Amino acid sequence: MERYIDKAQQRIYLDKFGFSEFLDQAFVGKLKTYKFSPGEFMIRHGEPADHLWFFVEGRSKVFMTLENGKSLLIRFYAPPEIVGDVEVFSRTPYICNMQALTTVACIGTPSHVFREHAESNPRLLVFMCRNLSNKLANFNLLSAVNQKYTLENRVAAYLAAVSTPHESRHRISEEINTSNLTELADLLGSSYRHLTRTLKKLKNDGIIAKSGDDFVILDRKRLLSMARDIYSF
Amino acid sequence: MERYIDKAQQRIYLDKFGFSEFLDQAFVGKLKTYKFSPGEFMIRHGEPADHLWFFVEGRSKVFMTLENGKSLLIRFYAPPEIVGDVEVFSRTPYICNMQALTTVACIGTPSHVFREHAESNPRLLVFMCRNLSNKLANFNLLSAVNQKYTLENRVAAYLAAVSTPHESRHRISEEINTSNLTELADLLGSSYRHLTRTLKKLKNDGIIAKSGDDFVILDRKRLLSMARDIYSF
DNA sequence: GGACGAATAGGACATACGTCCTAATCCCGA
DNA sequence: TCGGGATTAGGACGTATGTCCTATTCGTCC
Repeated sequence: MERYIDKAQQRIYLDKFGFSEFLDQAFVGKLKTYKFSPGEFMIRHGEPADHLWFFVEGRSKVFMTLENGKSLLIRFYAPPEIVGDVEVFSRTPYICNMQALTTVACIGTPSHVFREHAESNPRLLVFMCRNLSNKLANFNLLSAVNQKYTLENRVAAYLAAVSTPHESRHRISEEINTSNLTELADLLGSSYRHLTRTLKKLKNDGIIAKSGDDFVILDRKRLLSMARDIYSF
Repeated sequence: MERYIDKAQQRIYLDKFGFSEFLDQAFVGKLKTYKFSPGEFMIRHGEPADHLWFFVEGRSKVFMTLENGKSLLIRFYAPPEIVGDVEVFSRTPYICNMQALTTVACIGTPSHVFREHAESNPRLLVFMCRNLSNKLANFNLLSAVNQKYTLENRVAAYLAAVSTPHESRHRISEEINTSNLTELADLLGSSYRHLTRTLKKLKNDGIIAKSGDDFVILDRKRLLSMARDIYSF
């Protein structure tokens, strides 16, 4: 992790994602920019939560490591996002791990500085509440789906959501969310082996096909019926 | 749902659970008390989130209903608790169902009244942030455990947590959390059938025994080793 | 050009878990 | 007192999914 103080760039980021609206000038003055390299751990489960960040550049993943050796991918982060909000308010150590996937830039302060500022800034607090609420609602849905739907359903929903329905053959291109199958398996809360098995079944059923490195949707109608209404909640 | 205006009782509740600390007098004046009967739905998934409540009496369960007919128990509620906070901030319809298990009393207001008040009450907002953060952290852990541990591990962790280690024979008494096995199966995100199967295995292994309607822990040491460190996160 | 690591592909096998049934008990209300 | 609804108990069976291995392909780096 490296620390920068490029104020001009910082201002651009904060404006771009609308964070400025909620922050007083004096507070903005205290913010610092942090950069992380690909693969670097930005946060480790169990360590004291000493910072709150605004995630403004790059891509990272958040996952939990369990005592039994398994891990669970919670989600991917891309700007704009807030990092460390849960811990700053609940005053606990970090509950997840966060690892940079690309070069990542965050703007933030030590937790206590944030807390002091927030206490006198209702607009910021409302924003934080809204953000926490959205995280909770999204995670609720994600975990319910992971627990109660078959991987087949989840894959179908994923492919349907990620493909571009406008093009003639619905090619699934290089995707923001997952670049390879191992990562996708993690995202869907399953194993690589089972994911390939499931994709193969979709292929055999004539619903998708593979062309080179990406997938093509052949029968969108059936794909959607397999996806149930997973995302309609 | 019935509405009451017993201001004296209301004041007692708000004081008892510390809610008063965060609320202005003027706002407290607008609060109303609502009562629900056992079995009554307090909240239905998809309906407009028109109220925010402080849960002050009784017991209820929160669960999601999925489009494929399955349902997922999120958690049980007992005072003190806040109901509808996620929706009030994210401005979405209710994402879960909430059903009263006993007679339930809640104190609250229409959402927009709450929002107006909160916007000028940083202490309340910080409290809401903390509450949302705790909910998120707890749910994170719960869902990770449900997805990545065996029912055997989860049952063991549950029994260990729920029993009273002080008594000589660790009897598991009538519990706040679950009164029957069907409910427990739901809580643990599993099926009744598989729960009984798992309990039988624990019995056969000499780790627990059944006496009448409740369980007795015979070998706490092995029970704890099966529970791994599920709750130590 | 050869080597080696990442990503894809899939066989073999075990198992945790769900669904569907049936039966026994117990308790409460008509 | 009888009967039906809850609760417990467990047999039978299917299956979604995980673990472990082995190839194959492909790109990158020396």
